[in-house]
Amino acid sequence: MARAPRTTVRKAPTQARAQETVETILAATARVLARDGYDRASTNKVAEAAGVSIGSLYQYFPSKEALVSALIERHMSRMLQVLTDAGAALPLGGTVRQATRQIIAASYAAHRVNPKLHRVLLEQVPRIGTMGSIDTFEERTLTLVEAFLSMHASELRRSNLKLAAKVAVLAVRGTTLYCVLRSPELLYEEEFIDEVTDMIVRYLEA
Amino acid sequence: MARAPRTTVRKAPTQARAQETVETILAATARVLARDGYDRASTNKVAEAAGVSIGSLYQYFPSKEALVSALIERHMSRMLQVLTDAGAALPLGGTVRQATRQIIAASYAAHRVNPKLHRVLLEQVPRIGTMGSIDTFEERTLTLVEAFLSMHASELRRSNLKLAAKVAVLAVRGTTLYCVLRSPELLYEEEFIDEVTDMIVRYLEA
DNA sequence: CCAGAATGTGAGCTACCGCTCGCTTTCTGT
DNA sequence: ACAGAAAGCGAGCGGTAGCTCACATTCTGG
Repeated sequence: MARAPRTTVRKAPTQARAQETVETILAATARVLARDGYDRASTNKVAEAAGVSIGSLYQYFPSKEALVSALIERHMSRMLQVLTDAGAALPLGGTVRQATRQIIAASYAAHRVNPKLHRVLLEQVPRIGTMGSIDTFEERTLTLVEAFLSMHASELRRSNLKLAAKVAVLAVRGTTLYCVLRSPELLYEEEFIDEVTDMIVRYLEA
Repeated sequence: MARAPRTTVRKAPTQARAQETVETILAATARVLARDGYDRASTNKVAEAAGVSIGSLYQYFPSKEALVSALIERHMSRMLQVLTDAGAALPLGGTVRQATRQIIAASYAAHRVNPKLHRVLLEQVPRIGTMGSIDTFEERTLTLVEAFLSMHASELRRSNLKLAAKVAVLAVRGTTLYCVLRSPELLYEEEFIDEVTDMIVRYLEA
């Protein structure tokens, strides 16, 4: 009588139709999350907002957490892509100031990927199991900066470059966080980025 | 037949016994929040963890939100107190560096009020109606810094002091946030505070 | 064209949620 | 000592949450 514990393997969508459904569901998730907050957002509401049956939702996402998790994952991977691209485009020859500004600008660019969603995720979504993607973003940034600093070690006044990298990254992060939460238009202000760059350069440069 | 809409005025606890009950409930709220996260934390669980009946809980807190809200409010007002005290103790005669260091140290001190709880609130609690207390903390900090900067305007190289104050505050905030979320012991490291101070002073000073 | 796989549906189950209320126990002032 | 106020109790109500499953519909390859 004991029933086998129902493997419940969610299918990866193969047909275009299914891909669209998944997209629609994720978009609706973002909307409902923004409207109702995490704990008032129910999977039924999401399905309804997506114009999709609740069964379809559970065909692709095994739980509410998985659903939100997928949204986060997708968003963070897009941000990471922007950061990585900009990092790869770093010219090797410029001054420390130029390069610093470019790295900071890259971080700002990454935060320009759907800042509204980013804000909702920060404000409404309690830390969930798989928030690893956020850590990945932070670690990647730190790695990038550390590499950059050790390349220009001779031009810098800091001895403990790891510490300097961390402090610099955290300081910039403080500003991007504020932008996302309170003042998204600041993400586009070149002057603001200049100001932040100036602070970091003065901190680092000999 | 229509019943008057039940005023449901929660009594303020007057007896010592009741005060203790309220304390116990708030402490239990923090524990359950840490253990289960916001949406899995139920008022029933909180009551059970507090060793108090669910009825008693609702005698003092009219809703789950109010409960969590009270916890936040209390925590933030304690942090604010620490900040304010330290701000009031600012010596008028010192160097910019000394004063800056003191303000930053004050912010760190404020974050040393129960950083574990602070982390839980940041990570687990989605933004709730009355999160005003957090804004109050930020605004107070900014006001303090702005006042400080305009007092020492002649010794600084910035022309736009409001902007400088904001950037400086956000940068420091980035570091405290990291400490609270990932590395609480850093809140006690004088060297780390020195490093951050150095960054800010170099940014501000002529 | 059609068989079977992929996709989509939604009524409805269980479980637990936030919360109330009639009651008992403890405290306080006189 | 005792009356009334304050504090504490917990079974249980109405509701909704997350999620399943038996079924209908659409797509795809041969």
